[in-house]
Amino acid sequence: MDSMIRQFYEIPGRIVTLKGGEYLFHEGDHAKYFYFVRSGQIFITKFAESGRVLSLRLATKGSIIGELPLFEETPIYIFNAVAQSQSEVYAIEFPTLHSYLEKKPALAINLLKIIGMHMRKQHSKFRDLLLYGKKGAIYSTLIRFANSYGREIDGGILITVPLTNQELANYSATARESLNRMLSNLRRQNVIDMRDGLIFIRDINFLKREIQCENCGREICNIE
Amino acid sequence: MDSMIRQFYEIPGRIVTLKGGEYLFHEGDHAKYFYFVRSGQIFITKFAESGRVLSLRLATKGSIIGELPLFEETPIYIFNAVAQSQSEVYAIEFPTLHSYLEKKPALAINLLKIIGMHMRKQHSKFRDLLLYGKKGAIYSTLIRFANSYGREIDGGILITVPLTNQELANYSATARESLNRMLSNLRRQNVIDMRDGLIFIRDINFLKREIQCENCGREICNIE
DNA sequence: GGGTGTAAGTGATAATAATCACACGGCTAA
DNA sequence: TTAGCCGTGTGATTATTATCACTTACACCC
Repeated sequence: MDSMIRQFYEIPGRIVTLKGGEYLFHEGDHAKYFYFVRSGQIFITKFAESGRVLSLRLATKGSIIGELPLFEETPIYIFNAVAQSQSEVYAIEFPTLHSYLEKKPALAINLLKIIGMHMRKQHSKFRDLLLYGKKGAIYSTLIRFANSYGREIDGGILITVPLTNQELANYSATARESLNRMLSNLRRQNVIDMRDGLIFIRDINFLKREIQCENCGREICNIE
Repeated sequence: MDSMIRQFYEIPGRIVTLKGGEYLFHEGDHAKYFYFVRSGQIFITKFAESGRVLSLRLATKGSIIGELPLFEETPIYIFNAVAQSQSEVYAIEFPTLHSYLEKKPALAINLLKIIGMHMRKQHSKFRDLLLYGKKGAIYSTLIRFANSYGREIDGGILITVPLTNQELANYSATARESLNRMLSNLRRQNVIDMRDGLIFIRDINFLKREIQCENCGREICNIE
């Protein structure tokens, strides 16, 4: 994936630095830039009127952000992008990107590949959620975080991103309490464990079995 | 959207005719062709081990089909495509499409626009489903069918595609009985009605209000 | 050390949705 | 004409998930 991004560096743009908690943009903002992440992590979220928050991605190095309004007549961001930790993104103005896409078919094809990949991620998430309820949503979220931010140690996988119960619940559109109970159960079953506030997955295959994981590969089954 | 498709006609391909109920491809098949629909309607579905069926789209004139495996190393269709009624599609081999995309940036950009649109549709569906449960799923499905296949008559909207309860349930990943009860309630509240086996929506704004519809427009909020 | 704030954990209850079981009506083919 | 099939409709029950109301744990600050 990283090789796909390299091409975007040839396009004039500027580097933006964000502190943890700082917003890159809010949903509803007029959209002017296409971004990709150089370092750090960026939460992609959506607010619901009720005050609930839906988390969609946690973008990391090599991820693109803000591509959806690219071809809209009145481009508006439909999500929020907020830095989880100190982050750096590369910002390219839409008109600049347009002109490069028109000149360089290879670039357009690259973008097609990336967006196609996103589409597949989205579909696989959709499936997990619709066919296996909240259990599907939560287990799938854990597996995706493990694929994106997991470090293999002691025969298990440590998710190296600190996540509160509420944050995890937002990724699976679940009530915090429900998520908490699910995690407690998994802990009781020795499937997961906590290590210094991080989630340690002992038996990822248990999670995969339960949601009839199609083993679609880390390129698809991730949270980026 | 139709104007976006016109360009694909310049690419060599062949016309495939399907009878109602005939499969264009099955999930798991080796993928060789990119298609777009010339006439008729094509169901896009996915099977679950349990025997459940998840319906994703009902493609119609101008819709593209089978674009997801386009850039995969070992292209496999991940959905089924089955004709709802007599249909005609235009089939372009992947390598042919690749070479045209490389030569014609405008074509690549067009495809980007179309796939970007699909992504937005998918996101809006996701939102409806995750934030408003089965009610969200069902009302959203009705609104999308109305936008794609609705004919305005008598101050309401007639969905011109015949759909069984089971088929509708598949679009919202709901049990047939649950869907049936929801429709019965809507009928009791005079929101919908049946006319010769077709669904007639009297008060689409009721449905929109209930799921806090963001009025994203027919380009996004449809089932194609 | 005590106060404050935030996150985790949990019981009780309510709301939502699935499942099971079966009745009914319309259509069709023998 | 009748049996069989398919889709619809509905009651009863169970399973799943959200909500409310609290307690506990822990970090941080003055």
